[in-house]
Amino acid sequence: MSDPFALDDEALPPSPPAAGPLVVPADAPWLVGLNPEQHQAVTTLDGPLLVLSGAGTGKTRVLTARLAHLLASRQAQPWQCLAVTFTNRAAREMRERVTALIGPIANDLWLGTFHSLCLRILRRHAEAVGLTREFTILDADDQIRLLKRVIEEEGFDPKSCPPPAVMAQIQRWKDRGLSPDKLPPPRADDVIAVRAAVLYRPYQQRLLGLNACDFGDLLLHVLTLFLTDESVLRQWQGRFRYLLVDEYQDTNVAQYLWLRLLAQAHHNICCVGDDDQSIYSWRGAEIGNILRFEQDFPGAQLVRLERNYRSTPPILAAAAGLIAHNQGRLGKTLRPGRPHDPETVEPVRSRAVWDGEAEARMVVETIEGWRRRGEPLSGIAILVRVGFQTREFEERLIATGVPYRVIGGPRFYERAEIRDALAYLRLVISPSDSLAFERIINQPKRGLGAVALAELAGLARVQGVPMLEAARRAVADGQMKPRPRKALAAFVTDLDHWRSLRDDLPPEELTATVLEESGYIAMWREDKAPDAPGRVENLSELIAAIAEYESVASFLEHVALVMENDAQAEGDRVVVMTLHGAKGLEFDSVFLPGWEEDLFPHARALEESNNKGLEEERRLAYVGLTRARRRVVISFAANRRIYNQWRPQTPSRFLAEIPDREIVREAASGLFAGGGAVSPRRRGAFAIGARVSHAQFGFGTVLSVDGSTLRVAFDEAGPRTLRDTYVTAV
DNA sequence: TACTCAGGCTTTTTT
DNA sequence: AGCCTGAGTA
Repeated sequence: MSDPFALDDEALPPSPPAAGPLVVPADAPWLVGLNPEQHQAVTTLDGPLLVLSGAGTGKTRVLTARLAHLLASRQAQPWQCLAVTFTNRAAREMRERVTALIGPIANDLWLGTFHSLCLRILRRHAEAVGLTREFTILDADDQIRLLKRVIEEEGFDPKSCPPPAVMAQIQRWKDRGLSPDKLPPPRADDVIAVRAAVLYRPYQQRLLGLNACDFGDLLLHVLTLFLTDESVLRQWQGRFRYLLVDEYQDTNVAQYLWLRLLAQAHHNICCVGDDDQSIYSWRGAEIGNILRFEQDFPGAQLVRLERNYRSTPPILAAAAGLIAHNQGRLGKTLRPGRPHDPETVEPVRSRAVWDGEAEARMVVETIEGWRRRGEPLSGIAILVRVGFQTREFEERLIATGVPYRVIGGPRFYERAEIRDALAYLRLVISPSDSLAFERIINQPKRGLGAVALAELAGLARVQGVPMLEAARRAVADGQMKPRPRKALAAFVTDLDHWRSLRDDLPPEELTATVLEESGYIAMWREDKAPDAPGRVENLSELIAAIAEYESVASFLEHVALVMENDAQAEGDRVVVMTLHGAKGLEFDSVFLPGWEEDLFPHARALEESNNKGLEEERRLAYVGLTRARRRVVISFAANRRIYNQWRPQTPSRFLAEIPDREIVREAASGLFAGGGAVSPRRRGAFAIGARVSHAQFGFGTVLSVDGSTLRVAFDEAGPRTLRDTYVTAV
């Protein structure tokens, strides 16, 4: 029987004989060495299954073994299996490992991130949602620019209506599967939401006009399609007989609905996750999805993986002690899955330091000590809460000559020169991409500034055509002033020329040609700025990267989906990255700096109601601790400079939550009264009428107190609303 | 049209 | 402190 839902444009591999399931021998390579729980998770193929997989319990191994088992037992053809991950890295790793187990048949699995799989589906039904097959995907930057334009067109002031905040709101709606027509009326007191509700529909319309969608749309469009066109839904439901979901605790409502719809026909859905590692609620993730699994999928089986093969007993105990402070967990206790030599096991340590600089010095000196003893640097990670913390470590590592790598900094595809180059390519591929047009029309300078652009935009709007087409018509009809018209004419001719080369040149040559002939690369070669040579280099790197792809179009698609930094640290280097970035990774030794109130847990998280934010911060701390195989060094500073302002810091409450017998507290005397076990500073201690001072606004009087938010009448600056941490009592 | 300067705002985490 | 934006000027 061949795949009854085969889509015309996909060649399917030959089908197996219609025989029943094959019996997989007990010594199949993917089954050997599994512990009983892992074995159960791998071989329970039918019906809903939730695998609660703690940190370091062999989750990836189970996932890959399960896929191998599924295919080897002929329960399903590879194209009938949908395996979803959150990161491209996880998808790649899974595919490689399954291929290693059962061979190239794994290539036919539907395996990828939610976004890449949705894109694949959406390409086939683009017309149904008002796009053409060649629609483009906007990145975060383009989204904001487009939204800003919509805000202006709708008559709002971008200052009182900040595009990033509105974008975040729209994104959150998309995360919840809410298209403009499903939007419930927003709360009247939520100013941003009220504005966003007005702007959402025109924003979506502008996207369609550009034949584009944003990241969230990939899911939302497919979801809408499934809900409105039953035949399409049935087609995909029927196709995917087995669903496998990684990091289920991080799914948002839209993803959950999507999975539910797809699982409806066959009910074979296996979700793997760990409620204690849910750290993406700010991105719309719903921890409730995993907590509710057994209700959502009746008859669900549950397997707990609790044997940890990664960390030493003290690290596990410290992590367990910490996470026990969270409410509403599914409950799970990690225990060592292998023996540890008590002689060599090291305790978790915490160290107090004077300030951020001293912290960096302490960390790097410790690293140098290990290095002298011959330990590899590649097993060492510095995991920070927020990006700006990396700077001090970077400086210290440079000063001491310790090789390092910062992961997650400014990303390659987000650099201005790369985005410009990509905009050129986008315009060559899709002439209707007006955002790309606007980005590069005067880059390099062609004498087409704001004035000419505004005129052109007006023409485009009136005629209802993309900017490039408007330019073409303006040239032909002799509109606009002679000078900009000439410049436009040359530009349009160039573009036509490049487009004509599109099918004849390999992608990297086409790219090189465009960047040379447009004068774009020359612009940077002639630039005297100190960073200009680096930019030229980046452009060469881009051209080299494109050589790996079949076409410029497929490269652009890759870039749109792979916004993550997949470059792992190569060579023997210390890794510096955020805690979020570290999820799923492991290291011999882990430094956890900045364990101070308001930094970790972060002040913004503490503003959330019902301890939700705090609990997520605690899970983040848990993730950090459980990255380590053998050593954890936590640190906190007495003073830290934030926004160029020195602030006395208080040790994180999380330090006090790690049981005393699991941690050695190495406090420098005199910095803190209690050497790190100090209880957090009391908040909201300002009384109405109290006098306070602020670094910028000067002196003032407290008008009202709402939790940690104060309303203060400043003597000079007038009334302001701000967080209590920014003022001091006088 | 392009450049310079002042002022405001930022920074939580990212597919 | 730095970055971006908008206003003002060559």
